Amino acid sequence: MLDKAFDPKTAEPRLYAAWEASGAFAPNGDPDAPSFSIAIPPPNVTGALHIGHALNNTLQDVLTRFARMKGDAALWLPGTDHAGIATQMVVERQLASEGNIGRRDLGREAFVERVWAWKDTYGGLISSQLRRLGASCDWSRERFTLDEGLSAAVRKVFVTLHRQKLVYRDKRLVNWDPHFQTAISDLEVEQREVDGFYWHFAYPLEDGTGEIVVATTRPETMLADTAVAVHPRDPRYAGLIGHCVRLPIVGRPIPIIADDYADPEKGSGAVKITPAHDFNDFKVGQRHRLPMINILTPDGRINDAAPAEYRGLDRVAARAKVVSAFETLGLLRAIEPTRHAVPHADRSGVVVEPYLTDQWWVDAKTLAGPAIAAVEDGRTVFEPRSWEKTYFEWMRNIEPWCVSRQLWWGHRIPAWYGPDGKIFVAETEAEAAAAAHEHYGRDEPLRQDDDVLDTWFSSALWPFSTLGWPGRTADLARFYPTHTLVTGFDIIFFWVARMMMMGLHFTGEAPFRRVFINALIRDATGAKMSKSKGNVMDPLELIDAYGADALRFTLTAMSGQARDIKLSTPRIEGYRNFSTKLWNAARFGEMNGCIAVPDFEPGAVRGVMNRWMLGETVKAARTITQALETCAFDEAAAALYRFIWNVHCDWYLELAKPVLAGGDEAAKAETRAMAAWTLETILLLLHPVMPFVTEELWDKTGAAARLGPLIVAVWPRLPEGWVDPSAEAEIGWLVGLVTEVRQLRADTGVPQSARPVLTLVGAGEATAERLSRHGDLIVTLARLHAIELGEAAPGGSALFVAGDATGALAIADHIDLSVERMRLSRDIAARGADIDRTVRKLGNADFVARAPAEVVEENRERLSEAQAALAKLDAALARLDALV
RNA sequence: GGGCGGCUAGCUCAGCUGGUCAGAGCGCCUGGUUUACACCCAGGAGGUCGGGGGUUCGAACCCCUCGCCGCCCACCA
Repeated sequence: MLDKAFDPKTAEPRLYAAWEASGAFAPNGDPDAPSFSIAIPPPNVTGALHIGHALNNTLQDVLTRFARMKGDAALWLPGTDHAGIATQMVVERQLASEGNIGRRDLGREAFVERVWAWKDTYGGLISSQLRRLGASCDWSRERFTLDEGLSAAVRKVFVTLHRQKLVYRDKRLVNWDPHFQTAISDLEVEQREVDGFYWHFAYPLEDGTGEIVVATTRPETMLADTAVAVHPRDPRYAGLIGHCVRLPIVGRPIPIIADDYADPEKGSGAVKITPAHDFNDFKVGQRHRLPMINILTPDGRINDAAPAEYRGLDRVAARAKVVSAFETLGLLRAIEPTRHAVPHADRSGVVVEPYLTDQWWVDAKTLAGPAIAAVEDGRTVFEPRSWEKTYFEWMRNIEPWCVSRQLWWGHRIPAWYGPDGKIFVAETEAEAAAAAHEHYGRDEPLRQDDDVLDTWFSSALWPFSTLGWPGRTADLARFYPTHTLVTGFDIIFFWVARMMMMGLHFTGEAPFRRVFINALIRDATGAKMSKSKGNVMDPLELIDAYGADALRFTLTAMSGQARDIKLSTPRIEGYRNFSTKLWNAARFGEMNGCIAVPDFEPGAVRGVMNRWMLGETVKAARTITQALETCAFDEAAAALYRFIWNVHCDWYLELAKPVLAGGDEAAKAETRAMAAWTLETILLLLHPVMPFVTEELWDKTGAAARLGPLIVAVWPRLPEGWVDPSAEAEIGWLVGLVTEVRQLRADTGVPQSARPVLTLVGAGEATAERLSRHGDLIVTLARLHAIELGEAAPGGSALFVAGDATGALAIADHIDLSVERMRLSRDIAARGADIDRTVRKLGNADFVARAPAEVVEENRERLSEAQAALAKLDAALARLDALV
């Protein structure tokens, strides 16, 4: 006997352990099976499972389990990302909390060892949390971006790209994070709106004949100004081009140059040019061959290129000092408050400085071409499609990708420098040494580049590096390209685009056929979840409270939303109730001897209600299958919910009760077998979304003993021929009649305990026949005393429309006539309005002429039905009036 | 400045290619000890589908326009 309810707390760990031990997570060994693979978006090793992971991984698991059941060789390959800055940050913080030894004091080697130790201790957390969610990943293939195989892939890619001149070293302006003292890519820069000022400074002309006013939000950069630019056709400055101003404080003469970059509409029309500390100015500087003066140290202080009194000052202090110097000099012309965007580093949160350094760059423009083409011609499809536009927009305007980071935790760049600075890029130190020997004609000491690669560099290789590339492994042949990538829109640029570029470049094939972009989860009020706001929903707490199945179903059901999911606990609770409902349906089956019959032929059932249920099951399976195939997760969830609760529980089991309690042994046996078959089919269909409760019921109802575990059971493929329209019509009639009676009872206030007689007046032969088959059922479901056919409505009954007949419910003893009159009047009014609308429509010559014939016909039928119904209602009202 | 979403019952959202599409869940109200389930059962109220205009025989659905809300990219004169 099943317990009163499913207990996720004890069952889930047990079931998961059994799955994992069974080896079911590994792709099946059938060489003819189509392959289906998903590479997990590798969470940071530092990470803990948050609600976004829960959504993302639930959907991947749904797809994987669905594919596995369909018989595909399904592989969901898990792993984690070393997450350069994030991890280094965590360990540095740990060091600080333990006793102030900075990473620099520790030294590179010891520090990296510390990080590995940290990873070994805490890095497995996210994997165990994914298990709690029910993720059916093939843990035997778990990878880490810094493991040996993936590191080899990274070196191979870097060296190859370098040889192809798609990776190069260049001195350019980069986004510099003064906190971590590393370059970061454009994508790691986040614009934040900040209150600030435009300071308007006067720069005196060198010949003393006047001044030019320029404005800036970053006064300290003036120390590095090397020109003032004006527009070539700006009449105000026409005579000054080629002259010089004397840069205040510094005392350096700098030229007034003509450049289109200066916008006459903005400010004074003259703009200070600081090529070493501004991206736009850098370009101007290159055009005019201006000196590039760097005035900052790596940690954001003023360096020795500035006047003595500024050296060593923090950039904030330097700003204040520059402003006050201008004031003292009488050259501060205005202070204008403004609110403007300032670039911040997304990890450290400090203001980013454009900074002139040597870095390694990837020629993204060249790599982007094929990646754009692959989406254009549909080799890779985004779902929803609208994201393709975002992808194209970025890819078509892509800038060189700065891939070097001045960090220690990551893939060290495989480049070695000779004594003269000559660079040798090679996969190993030995190869670099050999190349150096050849170059110098003798052995020379080499020094490896200190920098590591951007974390996303290794992530970009993930779909193929995890399968063994550059080896030509069996996994690579079988599972690459992967089938679907499930990820958030926030990393389309960071990750998806780069995987497309690298995948195409190195394997010739796009790394995935489909990219499903899932929404972002917000709290119930629509706010972004963040620790500081305290509105974070912890998926593990939700699993503790409601079970993993409930959380998974909720996330699946809500995943159709384009951008945001507002998650709230009542919704999760509702789906927990749903799983309990299913559990109880199984319990009902168990109590009534609904045991699966081994060679049961669903197509051969005779009972009308069983044939109806068979058709409903076919339709539900069709809808769910199609939805899962097209990533319409919300539709799949809705179809499951409706089918299980509103069809199976509300109607089928209710219809089955009298049969199961009755005396007809043949009908009873068939219904038992059918109920068992239906439940098994439900478990199959629901399993991808709610794996735990379904697996448990599969086992408890004996299906597992017959067919093996549900996780590898065969997905239902049900013939459309099993849909029986006549059974559909008949049960539809029954359901309609029962519902009518229930509504009428409730409307007129007939007590639940009352058992009135229902008479069907004017019923046709077909109806009479149906009644003979289902009369007892209707009596039970509608809580009647009896149901009979009659020529005329008995006195004291309330009348309603019942298909071709008029229903007469004998309730005079129970009801208030005025209530009944109101009910009839309301129904008459509603029918009348409907008839008016339809008459008007059919009276419109254009409609009849232009609308498709079937639509016109539909409306004609609708009209005649409504008119017949109205006539009955009118008669009922007249009769009621006569009664009074 | 460029682009993308959203605005449908009190709340959260479905409504796919224009013709029973005005829906679901939650909440609310009424009534229920029907032997699977109160994490339940039966029923109900509630919306001029953001405003305006247009196309069409017909528009929540297409076009234009306005208004809010949110996001992405660019912008440090």
